[in-house]
Amino acid sequence: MTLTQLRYFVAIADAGLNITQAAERVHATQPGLSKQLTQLEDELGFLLFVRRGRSLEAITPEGRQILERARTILAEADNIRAFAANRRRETRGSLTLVTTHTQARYVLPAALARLKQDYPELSLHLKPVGEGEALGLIERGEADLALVSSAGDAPGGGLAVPLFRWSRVVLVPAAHRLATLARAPSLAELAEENLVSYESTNRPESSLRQAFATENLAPRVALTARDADLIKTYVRAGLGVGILAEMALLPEDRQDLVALPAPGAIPECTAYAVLPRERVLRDYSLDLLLALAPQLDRIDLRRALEGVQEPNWPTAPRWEIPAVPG
Amino acid sequence: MTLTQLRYFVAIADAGLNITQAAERVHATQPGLSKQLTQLEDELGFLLFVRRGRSLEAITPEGRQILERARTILAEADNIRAFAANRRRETRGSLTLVTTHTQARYVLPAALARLKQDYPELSLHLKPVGEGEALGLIERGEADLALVSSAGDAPGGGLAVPLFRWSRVVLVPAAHRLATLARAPSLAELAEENLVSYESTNRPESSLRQAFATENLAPRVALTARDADLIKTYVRAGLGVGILAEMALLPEDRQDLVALPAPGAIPECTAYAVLPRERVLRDYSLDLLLALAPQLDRIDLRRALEGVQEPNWPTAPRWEIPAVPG
DNA sequence: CGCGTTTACGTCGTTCGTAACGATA
DNA sequence: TATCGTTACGAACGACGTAAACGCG
Repeated sequence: MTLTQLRYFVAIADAGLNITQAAERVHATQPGLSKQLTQLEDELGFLLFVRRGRSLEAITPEGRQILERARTILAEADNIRAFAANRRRETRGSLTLVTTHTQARYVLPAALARLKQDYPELSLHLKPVGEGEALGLIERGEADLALVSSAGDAPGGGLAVPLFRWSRVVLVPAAHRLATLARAPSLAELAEENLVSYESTNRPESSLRQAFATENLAPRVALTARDADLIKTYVRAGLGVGILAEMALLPEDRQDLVALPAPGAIPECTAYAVLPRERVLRDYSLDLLLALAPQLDRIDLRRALEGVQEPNWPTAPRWEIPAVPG
Repeated sequence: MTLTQLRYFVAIADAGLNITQAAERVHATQPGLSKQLTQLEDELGFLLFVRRGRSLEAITPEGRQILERARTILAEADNIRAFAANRRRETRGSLTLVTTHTQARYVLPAALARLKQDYPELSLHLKPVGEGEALGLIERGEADLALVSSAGDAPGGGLAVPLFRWSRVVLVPAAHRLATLARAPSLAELAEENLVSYESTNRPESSLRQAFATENLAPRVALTARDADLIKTYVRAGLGVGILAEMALLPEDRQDLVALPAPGAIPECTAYAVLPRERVLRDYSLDLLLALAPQLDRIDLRRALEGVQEPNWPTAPRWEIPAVPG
């Protein structure tokens, strides 16, 4: 049993039992994986996969047991490597972020640009996902960091670090009748309009939907999208009134669009970074957090990650437009 | 980084930073370990041990971090191997027991003899320890199974499985004035005597000592030993009245010694097996438990070990002299 | 016939043990 | 001088990649 064998085994399982595809992912040849898999099976004394003919059909029950343990072994090995890489100030590395489109498009660029200055060889991977999926990816260890927002409790699935608070804005074309309102519209007024907002509005637990519900109003959601740019586009096209995160509002948008504050009944959201527990993060991951939320302290972050000290996070400030680096 | 490198690293740390000794333990040559250690250090980018001249002086702080993670990796690898060995009904293996002398000398032989019949190639290791040390060895993963007794709560440090209940007996030479008592002596009567008992009696939390204390009596302990045979020998020599576990009483002892029940105020003890958590035990470990405590169920044991089901152990029966196998 | 796995084979790298050397108390 | 770690070297093993064969849809 070697670490390579376990790595290949897990890769095959993760590639949907396709050895060829798994071989590509681990940068090795297909016969190599095939051989190592057979050797591992020989050593253990039972099959890890059910074969039909020559192709892998399923994981055996025993294989599933081994798979779990192999994952923890490989995760610990990665932890050792990450620890060592931090220790020797290694600047190369990979950072996988899962986040919503708005964060990726409007919040992260400034922070990531700054990060790239300190770590020019860093390879960044953005995984855009819906609100619900991000935490699962963290728990399964497929991502280093999730950026999610919540109007209520801190998200679970990892160590949730509050970064900043943000509000929604109401966005209408300059010619729209609400454009001259010069104040936050009421929920009742919004209920009269066709709304264009995020996909997450469709979920019953959405804080937007709940705000309407408490006043016995039902919002008329004309269009939803994950993508704040799409929302703005459709607002421009006159499909309805946009409700989106304030971060998504660019200065140039104000040329033809008018932004109003959202009704007070729609609660503020907090953006959280969710870090995988029991895992050594590379220094640049923490640097990214510090870039996003200057109120955080690196030492506190490390301590909280190691579980030695129950985190007591500083209150997250309101979002503000980041200073252009350089 | 390979499993071998991690294994060598841990071996060196466990051998007190003596590479030669570590090499013997892992059945390899000293230069081999030396080389692998250097390679691991090269790959990680920092030293795992502090050198003074050519000899290892201490573990570096980084080394300590890696050591912990290496241990979990190796433990999981062992778990995989144990799982596989069980799966293919492997009869070879090793079983390390930590227990008191009385258990090892009077309780275990029958059970181990039965076990050896089913697993002739099993290599058994008995580690005799004082009451307090056993649990630490389990927690550190240096033993597969601990056998300890307690008059009160179940011991911690692992999964405690109640095996059987036992009482102490009072042992006097046939010529002793208590020999004709034909009933349990009172604590007051015992307080008049010189006592010969287990070393654990010296500990203030000893149930024997506490029984005396509740009647405001102080026992006169003339001699303590871990070894029940020693206690019997000194009782024969007239040093005093023996108080020991009923299991330690052999039929032939009654030829020249008289055993009386212990005072009712001295509580019954329960013998527990303490199993390491988060660890796959070989089947023969469970078989040993079943041999010691027939009321147990193998399936329940496995479930409890996997943590899927909160154990609800059957009440432990009283100790009885085991039937001679064969 | 394409896709994917296994088998065969040659090469290269690595590990391991023996032996010699160096340092230390 | 005995003990312990490092360096040197040669042999053997193992891993890996290329190429070809095999099954299956």
